[in-house]
Amino acid sequence: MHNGVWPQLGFEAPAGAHMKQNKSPQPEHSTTERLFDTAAALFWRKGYAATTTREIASALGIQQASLYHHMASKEDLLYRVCLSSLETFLADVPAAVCETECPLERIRLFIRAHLATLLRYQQRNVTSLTEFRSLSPHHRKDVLALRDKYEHFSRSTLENTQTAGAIRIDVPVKYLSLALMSMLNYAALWFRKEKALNQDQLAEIFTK
Amino acid sequence: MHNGVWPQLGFEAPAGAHMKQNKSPQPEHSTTERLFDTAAALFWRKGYAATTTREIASALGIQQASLYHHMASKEDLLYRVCLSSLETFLADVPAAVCETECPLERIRLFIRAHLATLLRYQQRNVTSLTEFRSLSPHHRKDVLALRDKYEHFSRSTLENTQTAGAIRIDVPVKYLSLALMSMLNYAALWFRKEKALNQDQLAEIFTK
DNA sequence: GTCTATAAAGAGATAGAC
DNA sequence: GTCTATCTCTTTATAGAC
Repeated sequence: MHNGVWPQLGFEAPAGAHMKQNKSPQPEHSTTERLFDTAAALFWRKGYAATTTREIASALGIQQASLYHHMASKEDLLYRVCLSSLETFLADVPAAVCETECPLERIRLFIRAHLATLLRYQQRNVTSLTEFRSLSPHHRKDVLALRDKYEHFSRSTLENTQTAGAIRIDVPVKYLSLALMSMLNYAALWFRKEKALNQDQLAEIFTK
Repeated sequence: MHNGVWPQLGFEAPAGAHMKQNKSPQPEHSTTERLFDTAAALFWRKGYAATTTREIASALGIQQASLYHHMASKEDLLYRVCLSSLETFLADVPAAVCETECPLERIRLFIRAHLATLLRYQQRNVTSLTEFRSLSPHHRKDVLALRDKYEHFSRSTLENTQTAGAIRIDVPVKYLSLALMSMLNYAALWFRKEKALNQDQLAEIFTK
C-alpha cells in the first residue's frame, strides 16, 4: 500500500527517458543538457536545498568546481531547469490541441498531451513545480510569466468546451481548471510506471 | 492569475489557527507545541532543508541553542511534526465518518472531515506531505505506518460506498481513492482563504 | 529553561594551473 | 573543459554558566 496517495518522492529515475541517440547537428546531450537532467533527478529525489553541488558533480563524474563552467550558480541551474520545463509545455501541448476543432475532443487532447509531457520530463517538471520557491525573486518572476501563459491557454481550452455545452456549466471555469490541473499535476508526484491507459482513465473520470 | 493551479508555497500563515486560550490542566500552548507550529509554518513556507534552526529560534524569540532543550535535533523536530499531523487525521476523520451508516453520506462526511482537518492544521499537514523524504530511514518507517493505517481506512470507506452502488463501479477503488486523495491533499498546497463551500463543491464534483 | 561561546563539519563559490 | 586547492560563510550541535 506504500505507493498510494502520498507524494512518494525519492525513487530512482525512470531510466532511459528520451534517449534518442541521433546524430543531428545540434547534439541532444550536450554536457549542459546532461547537467540539467542530472540536477533535476537529484532535485526530484532530495529537493533543491538538500542537494549539494558536490552530489551533482559526482553524478556527472566531474569535480564540484568544474560545474561552474556550465552554470553561474546553483540557483541559476534551478532557474534554467524550470525554464526548460515550462517551455516544453508551451511548445508541445498547444500544438497537440490544435489538431482538432471539436470542443470535447480538444479537452481530451489537452489532458492527454499535458499528461504525456508531464510524465515524459517528469523530473524537470516536478522540480519546476516544487522548487519554485527557491528561485530568486527576479527568476521567480520570469518563471511565473511562463506559468501564467500556460494557465491562460489551459483555461481558454476549458472555457471553449464549456461554452459549447460539452461539459458541466454549474461550476465556474476557474474551479474546473483548478481541480483538473491539480489532479493532473499531482500525478507527476506519484506516477511511476503504471500503464499509459491511466491517461484515458483520468480523462474519463473527470470529463463528467 | 497568480494563485492558480500551481503549488504556491510561500505565503504567510493563516493567522490565529486554533487559538482556544482555555485554562485546562494540560495547556494547549506549551513551548513544545508552539515550537511545532512555528517550525511547521517555516517548513511550509521555505521547506525543511532551507529552514535554519536560527530562523526557528528567532521566530520563537529565543536563542538558537535554546531549541535543544525542546528537541533532540532538527530532524527529530520534523519527525514529531509529521507524527502530530497523522495522529490528528486518525483521531478526527474516522470519528466524523462514524456518525452515519448511509454509504453515500459516509463518503460525503469523509471528504468534509478530511478537508476540514487538512486545512485546520494546514502547515503541519503540508510539512508532513512534502518533507517526508527528509526524515531518517527509521522515522520514515514510523510515519509510513501511520499513513498506511489512514489510507486503509479511506479506501475501506470508498469500497463500502462502491459496493452499495452509490458511486461508479467502472473504475477500481484503488484509482478512485488515489484520484480523490490526490485532489484533496493537493488542495492543502494551494488553499488560502476561499470560503468553506469549496468543500461541498469538491464533493459534488467528484462524487459522480 | 534560556543564555553566551564555540566546536566541527559542510556549504557555495573562486583562483589559477593544465 | 576539467582539475586541485582553498577561501569564506553558514550550518547543526555541544559545553557550561546563570
